[in-house]
Amino acid sequence: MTKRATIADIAKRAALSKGAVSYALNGRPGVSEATRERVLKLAAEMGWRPNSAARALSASRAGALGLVMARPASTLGVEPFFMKLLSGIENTLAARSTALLLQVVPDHDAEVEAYRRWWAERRVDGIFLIDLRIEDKRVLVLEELGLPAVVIGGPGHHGRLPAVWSDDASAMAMVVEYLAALGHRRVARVAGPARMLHTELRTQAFGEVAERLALASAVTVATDYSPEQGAQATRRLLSGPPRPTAIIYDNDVMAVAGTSVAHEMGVDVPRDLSIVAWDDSVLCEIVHPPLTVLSRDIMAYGARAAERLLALLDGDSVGDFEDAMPRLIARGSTARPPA
Amino acid sequence: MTKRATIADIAKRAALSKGAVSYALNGRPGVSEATRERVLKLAAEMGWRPNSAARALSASRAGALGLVMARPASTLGVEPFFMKLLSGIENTLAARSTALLLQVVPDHDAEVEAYRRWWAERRVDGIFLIDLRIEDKRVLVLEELGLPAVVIGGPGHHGRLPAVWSDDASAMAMVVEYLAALGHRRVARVAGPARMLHTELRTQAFGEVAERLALASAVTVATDYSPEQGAQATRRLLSGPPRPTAIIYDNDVMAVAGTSVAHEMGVDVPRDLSIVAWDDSVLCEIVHPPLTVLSRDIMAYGARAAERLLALLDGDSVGDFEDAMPRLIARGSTARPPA
DNA sequence: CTGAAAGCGCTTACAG
DNA sequence: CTGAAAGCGCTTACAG
Repeated sequence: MTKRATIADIAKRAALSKGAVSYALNGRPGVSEATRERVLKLAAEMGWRPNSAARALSASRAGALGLVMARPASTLGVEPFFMKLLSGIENTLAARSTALLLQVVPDHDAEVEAYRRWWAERRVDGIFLIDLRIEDKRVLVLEELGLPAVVIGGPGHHGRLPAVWSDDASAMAMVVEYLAALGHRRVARVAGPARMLHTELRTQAFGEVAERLALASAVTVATDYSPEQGAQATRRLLSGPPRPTAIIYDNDVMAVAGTSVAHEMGVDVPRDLSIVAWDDSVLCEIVHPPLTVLSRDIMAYGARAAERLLALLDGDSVGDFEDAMPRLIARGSTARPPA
Repeated sequence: MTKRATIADIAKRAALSKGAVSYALNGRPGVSEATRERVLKLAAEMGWRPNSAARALSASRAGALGLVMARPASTLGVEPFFMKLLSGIENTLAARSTALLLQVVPDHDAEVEAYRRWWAERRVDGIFLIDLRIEDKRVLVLEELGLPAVVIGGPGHHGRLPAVWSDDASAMAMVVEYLAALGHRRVARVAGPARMLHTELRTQAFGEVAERLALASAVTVATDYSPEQGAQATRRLLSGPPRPTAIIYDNDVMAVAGTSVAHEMGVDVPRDLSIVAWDDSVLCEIVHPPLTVLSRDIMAYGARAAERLLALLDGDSVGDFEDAMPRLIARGSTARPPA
């Protein structure tokens, strides 16, 4: 077990006070340039790194941010979305020597409890809030605790907390317009849980654009995002009437499940049915046929959120940030509807 | 912003010294039962929770464990395995008020660096080591640092670190014997990266059982676990000769990709080709046909690892632990080979 | 059974 | 520009 160097060790070797060493190490005024360089060199030699607890205690900052995932075990891990988001967040934090605390809980009550605990224990300096709902009590709790947070989702419904969001309404319009241009008149949608804000925004946009384009039918079926429910919804829709000629899925795994159901029911994709998946993933590329998708750079999305939360902690005033529009990538699962 | 209560606040309200309050709060001798109860009640009333930094600093323990995922961004998040494992670990830790630090890095060098940093900063008390390799320098680094760790993987090649493992060799034998019993003589395998220990163990077992059963052919193709490479390997295998009548995939997403390739090539599953996936996930249930799988309780696997790392930190002597054998769940993707 | 004190390793005003 | 000291909120021997 190697020994860890402390600031006192450096001070002794440098024949300085601990305070001077601290100033040198933190790039603050109070020491000469020559002294600073000597101290930095020594610290590097001795492999010194600040004791995170000591620094946290004296500076009143944890050097860590928290993210809680409230999802039932059944859907957890099936969507590539989260790991990509985590990965994007994490990369940005690591570059700034900030740790990420992760907690997995069954529901919002447990999530709120986790926030209260982290706050009381001073475990984290800030929070990434995901899966925003329309009436989201978590927002109120974070505001009440005064725990800095960045919401990943929106726009709207996130109180005074800054958000990083992506324009789901416009993206939805883009997809439906594309399908209508191909000639589709009966379009269905297999959505996520109705209580999620972005589900609601997409549903609203879906209805609006369907009306604007005077589609013959535009049904939305809510699910829990799981492939099972995605499959079930697809079976129901394909059993019509009105049987849709195109279905938009709110995530990749349900689209894959839907493709499989079409196959099982002898419905050819894309000849008899067009399929569009929201959020691309390798899964969408490897199924047969490869799926037409709405693609976003999710790692970059996470990175943006991380940057903004760090800025918030630095005292910068941080407003909402709109991420780039998703791109529509047409692959093999969309075509003109049967005549 | 609510105010956080400290031990000094409690001491004042209880007219006691801070030391006495600490003893009472931590269930240590040195205070009367009556005093202890009074203190506990007060602490609960005031919403007191120990400041994690202060406790970490004085007790020399971080109250946190770390897990680093070293995977290229391309495969990250596609396998449900990790989120399930994380979820199992996390649940166990949360119950013991221990935090989980997560870091995502591109390779083992960066992973080792993360360990050194965490160690130097006293960020974590222990590590979960995943994706064990045959010559794994990470094991040596952790031993050298004296950082307690539990290896998730094995058996063997984990030095003096205790491991939680699952018997891949026996599971492989079980699968091949099942396929042979159905009548298959040409069995192939789409494996993970060769440098991973469990890949090697499975490959070895695959070869041995193939020889024992005198199979006509038993080819293994290495991949990076990604659906793309799974698809590519399947195309190659089905282009034969010898064209296999059954393929075993080392993970679920490659099996799904393989099923899709079979479809694309006009190879009927299971009539012309049987498919078995290692590790079940909802994905395997929803493709058409649903896949025969080797199923494990991955959340429980993670929970076991967490329990053992906590025990290790408590000073218990912790040995290796063999998890339950995977179960073979026969669904629609396996059948007798064509005559 | 209880109190006063030192210490964990930093940061940060405050004198010199 | 530098040093001595207090303080962050706990834990833990050590006296009484």
